[in-house]
Amino acid sequence: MADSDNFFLRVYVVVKQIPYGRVTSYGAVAKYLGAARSARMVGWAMNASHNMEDVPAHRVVNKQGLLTGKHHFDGTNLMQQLLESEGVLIKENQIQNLEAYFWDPFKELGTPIDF
DNA sequence: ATTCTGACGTGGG
DNA sequence: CCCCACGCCAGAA
Repeated sequence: MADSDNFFLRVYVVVKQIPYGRVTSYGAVAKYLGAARSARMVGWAMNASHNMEDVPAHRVVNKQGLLTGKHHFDGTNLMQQLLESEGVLIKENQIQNLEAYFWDPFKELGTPIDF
């Protein structure tokens, strides 16, 4: 396994920590991992996380609260359905009152992840 | 090897 | 409000 896999694993670990009914952004995760400028890689990691059911990719959205990755899920609005079923209000592919649901790794975890 | 794209974010005009 | 450019890095053609 290459080091890059480690990065992916780190993403998974963080995303797995997202509680039910909460969401976070790619940038926030990337920043927590020390790769603030590699938010795209987080999305890439999500792509690879498709095999892992433990990774709630639907709880990761962009900083606007926009469900940019909904198209990558099964069907067209599965991502939105999953979030709404968790009590997240969504309109026009965008999470409403994002701040209320936002889960910041730094604030919520506040500590490095045990690896 | 080169080029382009992408589930992003920030900054500038 | 809109559009553009840059950084970042992995993968596909």
